[in-house]
Amino acid sequence: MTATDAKLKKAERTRQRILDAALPLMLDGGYEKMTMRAIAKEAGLSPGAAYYYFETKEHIINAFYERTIIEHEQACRKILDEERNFAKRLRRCVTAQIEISRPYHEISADLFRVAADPNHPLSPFNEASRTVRERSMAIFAEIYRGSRSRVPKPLDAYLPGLLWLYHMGIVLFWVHDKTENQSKTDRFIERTVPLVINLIRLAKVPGFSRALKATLQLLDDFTWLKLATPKASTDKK
Amino acid sequence: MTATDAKLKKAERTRQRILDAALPLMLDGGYEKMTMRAIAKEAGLSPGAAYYYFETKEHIINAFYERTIIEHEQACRKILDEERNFAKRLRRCVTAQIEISRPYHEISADLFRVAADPNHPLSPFNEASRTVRERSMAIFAEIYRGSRSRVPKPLDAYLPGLLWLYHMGIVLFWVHDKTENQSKTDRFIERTVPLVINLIRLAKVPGFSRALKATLQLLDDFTWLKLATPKASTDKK
DNA sequence: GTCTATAATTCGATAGAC
DNA sequence: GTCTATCGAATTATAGAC
Repeated sequence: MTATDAKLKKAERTRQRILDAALPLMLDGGYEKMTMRAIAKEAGLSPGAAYYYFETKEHIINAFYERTIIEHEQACRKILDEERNFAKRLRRCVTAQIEISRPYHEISADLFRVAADPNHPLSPFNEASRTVRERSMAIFAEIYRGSRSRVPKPLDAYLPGLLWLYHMGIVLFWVHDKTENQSKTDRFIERTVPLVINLIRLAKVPGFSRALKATLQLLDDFTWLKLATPKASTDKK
Repeated sequence: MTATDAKLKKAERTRQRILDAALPLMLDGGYEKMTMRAIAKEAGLSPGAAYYYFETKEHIINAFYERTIIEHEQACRKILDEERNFAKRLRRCVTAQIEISRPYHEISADLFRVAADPNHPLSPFNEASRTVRERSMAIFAEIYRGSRSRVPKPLDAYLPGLLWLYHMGIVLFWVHDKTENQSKTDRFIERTVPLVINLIRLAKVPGFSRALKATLQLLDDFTWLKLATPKASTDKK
């Protein structure tokens, strides 16, 4: 291990320490209570040092978000390994995200606020966050590809993006869900998954192929909806 | 005119002066540059006094938003007076909102950010902003009611909310539209209005009535989507 | 060069005098 | 209603330690 490696390791540990210090503060009193001063104090360093690791307070929020993406990815890998039915894969993966996020529901509005600003470098619809977004979108591509279902050719290419969008809709609903333990969201998923399945079935009816193409054409305006075609595997594991 | 009235008038003038001072600052350098200090200086009063008129900086943003709602209302009144065709009414009213907002496109992200926080008192989906929201939603009720078109009974009650939601979708698209003069949004409207019309037609097909009802049932979870039934006219003009 | 701490700046918001 | 302090918190600048 080189000296640089050792330092990276230490830096990464410090980074995690900051995040670990920040989360309880956030859960306690929300975004306002989670001050950089308090975080730094809790993590045992100075505010200035904390800024060395996170450009702004919002970058800390973003790190929380990335953590849940990774957790979701792992949860989905398990699900997709043992389930082949498309509807069930979809329902369980969407539910998994909600389960993972449940402890953070109270603070989700703050996470969401950052996401909503289209000019914000940390917005999930932004070019800058492409990597994270595609990682999440890839899960939804896999939900379909690994299932037994097949959709008409023109829809095929758009499906991952559309499923991801559906998933974002669920999250949006969940963020707004003020019911005890967000029980409405669970019901919402139960009801909308069959709806999605039916819509896909509808796409197979030959009479709708014209309308389908017109609709899909609209989606071309959303660049962030397209999953970059995976290059030949030059990436390392 | 009583003394109180005179004071109200003066207070209102001061309020407007603050807003008029704030907007150029905002257009110039965005939300950050528009500091309460700068606004106050420009409007010729102290920061403390400015806070007398606007609880927070975000309340100033909200006032901008309300201004455009009122402008949109007036624009739509004209349109709805001279046009009876449903599709055209819809397209022109939706377009009107975009036209009115065009000068503010650069700062729209900041307006939107406030809207996105579900716990924020100023969010358009919040109970607190019901009045403003319903005012806007009432326009969409009128687009339908004053037209020659009629939809199946179950859909009828939900249509205003759904049209308003469609309108919010357009705005969302527009906020994200980085093209010159937001030309993509114009195209988006041209393409989606027929889509909406077709969806409504689809709702009339007897075979879909079951699916329609299941879909509409979902909407009951969105309390903000319902337009309060207008009370007997106790409100004054 | 890679971190960390301290000091200075800026800005939103508030308290209390007039 | 309006002003004059001030506070507290996010950043930023800078200088120094490893």
